[in-house]
This record gives sequence, C-alpha cells and structure tokens, in this order.
Amino acid sequence: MKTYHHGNLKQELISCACRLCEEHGYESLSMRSIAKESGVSQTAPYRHFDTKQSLYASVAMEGFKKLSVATNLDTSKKVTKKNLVEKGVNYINFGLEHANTYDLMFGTAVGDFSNYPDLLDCANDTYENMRLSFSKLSNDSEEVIAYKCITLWSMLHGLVGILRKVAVVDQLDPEQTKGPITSATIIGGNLDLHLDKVITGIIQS
Amino acid sequence: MKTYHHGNLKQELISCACRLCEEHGYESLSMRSIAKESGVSQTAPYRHFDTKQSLYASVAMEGFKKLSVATNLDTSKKVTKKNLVEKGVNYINFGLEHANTYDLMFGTAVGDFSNYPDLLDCANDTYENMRLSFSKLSNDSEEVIAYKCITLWSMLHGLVGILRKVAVVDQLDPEQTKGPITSATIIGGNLDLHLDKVITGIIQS
DNA sequence: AACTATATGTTTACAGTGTCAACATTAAAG
DNA sequence: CTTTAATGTTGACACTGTAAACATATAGTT
Repeated sequence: MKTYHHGNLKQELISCACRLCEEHGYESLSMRSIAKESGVSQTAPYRHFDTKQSLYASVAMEGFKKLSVATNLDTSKKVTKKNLVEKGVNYINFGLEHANTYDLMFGTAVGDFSNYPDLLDCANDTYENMRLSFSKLSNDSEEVIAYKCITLWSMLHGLVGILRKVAVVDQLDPEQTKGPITSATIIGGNLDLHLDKVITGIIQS
Repeated sequence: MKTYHHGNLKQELISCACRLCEEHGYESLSMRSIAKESGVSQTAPYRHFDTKQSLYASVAMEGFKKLSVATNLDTSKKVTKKNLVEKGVNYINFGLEHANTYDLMFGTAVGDFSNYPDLLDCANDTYENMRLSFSKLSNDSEEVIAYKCITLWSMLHGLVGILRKVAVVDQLDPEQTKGPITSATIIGGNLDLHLDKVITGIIQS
C-alpha cells in the first residue's frame, strides 16, 4: 500500500545519503540515486534540499554528531591528560573508520558552514568541548587555550590525513621492502603512545 | 592559420587544467571545458588522458613539483633546525596559496598514486628530502627518522587544513567578537614561532 | 619519393547528472 | 468545508564523462 506522501522522506534521504557516502564516497552520490533508492521520483529530494550541497551539509552534520559522541568528554568531572589522549585516539579512529564522511566534514564540498547554521552548531560542539577540556587542565588564558586547541586539532586532523595515505607513505619509504618501517607500524600500532607525547607537549607549551 | 594537429596539445591542456583548478577548484573542471579553452574538439583530450582522473593526476603532479621547489632544502650542505622551520613555513604557505591544487594532491580525487608512477615519484621527492634532512640533523635510526617525518608532515598537513577553515574556526570561537582571538592571529601571525616550537619538539622526540 | 602505420584530432552518440517549471495530490489551517 | 501550503510527479534543458567510427597529418620504411 503505497501512499502518495512518503511521510518520512527527508530522514530516509539523509540516512540513505549517509550510507552511500560512507560506502562509496560523497563524489559517487547523486540526487537521483538516493531518490531511486528511496523509491520516489528523481526530483522529490528537491522538496527537502534546495541543492545537492545542502544534502551534503546534512550528511556532514550527521558526521559531526557521531564525532561528538566519540570524542566529547565529560567536562563536569575532572579532566586528565589521559582523558584527552583517549579521546584523541577516538578522533583518529573516527577519521579512519569513517574516511569518506570525514572528507565531507573537512573538505570543501559543503562550502561555508555559516550557510548551514545547524551544521555550524554541531561542528562548534566538538571545538567547544575541546576548549573546555583544556581550560580544566590549567589556568591558561583564553588565548593560550585557543592556541592549544588549534594545535591539537590540526595535529589530529593531519594525522588522519597522513595515516589514510599509509599506502602512499609506505610506498614513499625506500625501506618498505627491507623492514617493518611503515607509518602503520610506527604510529598506527602505538597511536596512544604517540598522542601521549604530542599532547604532553601541547599542554606544556 | 589553424593546423589540424595542435602540436603541443597535451602541455596546453595540462597548464589550462592547472589554471582552472587553481582558480575554481578541481571539481569545476571538465574535460570539455579545457578542450574548448584550448580550441580543440571536446574529445580531443582523450588522446592524451585515458580518463579524467589521469588528467587530475597530471595536475597533482605539477603541484608536487612546485611543492618540492618551495620546500626541498639542499641536503648536500649542513642542515639546521632553522632551515627546517623555514621550509615548514613554505609548506604551509604553499598549502594556503594553492589551496585548490593542494586538495587535489592530498585528497581522494586522484586515487591510488601507484597508478601514476610519475606522480608517485614527484610525491616521493618531497618525502625523501624530508627524510634526508632529518638524517642530517642527528644519528637517529631509520625508524626514528621515519617517525619524525610522519609526525612533522602530519603536523604541517593538519595545520594547512585547519588554517583554511580559519573562518570556521573563528566562528567556532565564542570570543570572536570580543577580541583578537582568531586562529589567524594566534598561529598565522606567528607561524614561524609556532613551527619552531613544534619542530623543536619533534627533533627531541 | 611513395607507401604504410601510427599518432592525433573530429563527429556523433549514449547514459547519467543537477536543477527548473508546470502540474497533481495530499495534509493542515481557517 | 474550503482554501492554502506542503509534498510528490512529469517533462525538459544544458551539461558531463566517455566510447565508436571516421579523418588527417606525421614518422618510419622501402
């Protein structure tokens, strides 16, 4: 019994888009394909998304929600360095496990977040939690805290990017066939140790 | 006097693609548009590029060449920390000034570099120079050097990514309207100081 | 110099895309 | 119950990547 109105189309389109993006990357995602997959006409999505970019924004937002769940720590309790390291590991893992979604979240496809206030809020959430965490760890000024946040975030972000190129980096390594020297074994296997060092450095900076 | 054969089409297509990519991003780059811009039929590029991705690879390769020029330091002479910092600043500036090309170089659009050996060589060049630089600075084992390279590279890469989101990051900062606390002023204005700290930390690690 | 093979360029065609306009149906508001 | 707004469909347009068939110029061989 098919009704003319779907009833929950927007939600279904989003989750469908999230799944396709996750599996095959946002570039192989089309308005028409998610419409077909949801069993509606090819232009039906336009009743819910002005443009493809705004669909991207919705997918990215779901990504930031998941990221927050994985990385936000409870700032009402005491915050330790160990907590930070733990969440840092989670951040990296999120970036590696949801690589395609991560691209959408931190790439240029969505464009200026201020066009999508909800998305901006979600992105804000992660940053704000990081800021609070650092402020719990010391008596730094706002400026120093912001500095530490950016340093940590860029460190994590960069690591995700480089670790994803593991194959490339390993190929780049002329020793690749002669030993165990790969980015995977160097950092991947000792991620928490590495992050501990880095975060210690940031805290003391 | 128009000849049937262009004479230098491949080169012109590449430089045309590089320009368009640089200006408007690789996503707004089409086989047909570069063909038109070069004054040939819309399928002429296919005599030189099997697929759009292989055109991307060529554009990315040009990017890596420029990156090498900007960041490779003379490893036949003595290498100092100051040299490294200098080249680090150049790396960041390259990433910010050639943002669209940088996306192509480090994003997923090109796919596996091993499909494009020339490109792989060019990317290799940057890594190899970094490796040599670190090896000149100390007597570290190969493993430690590789570790330091990856740490530095991911730091630089991450910083490019985050600094490009300056607008976002600044919006994320709740103090944005109350003071000069922006990622631009925090790191952008003191980039070499920041990199000096970071690189000092990496060298000592 | 003549002939052939190869490289390079053109025309035509197809399936897929984002998005708009006009229309249809249903749910919500008065 | 009637009007309006929300939601869905059909059809169309301009654009895309790319394959096949064909045209022409260049390079290599005799």
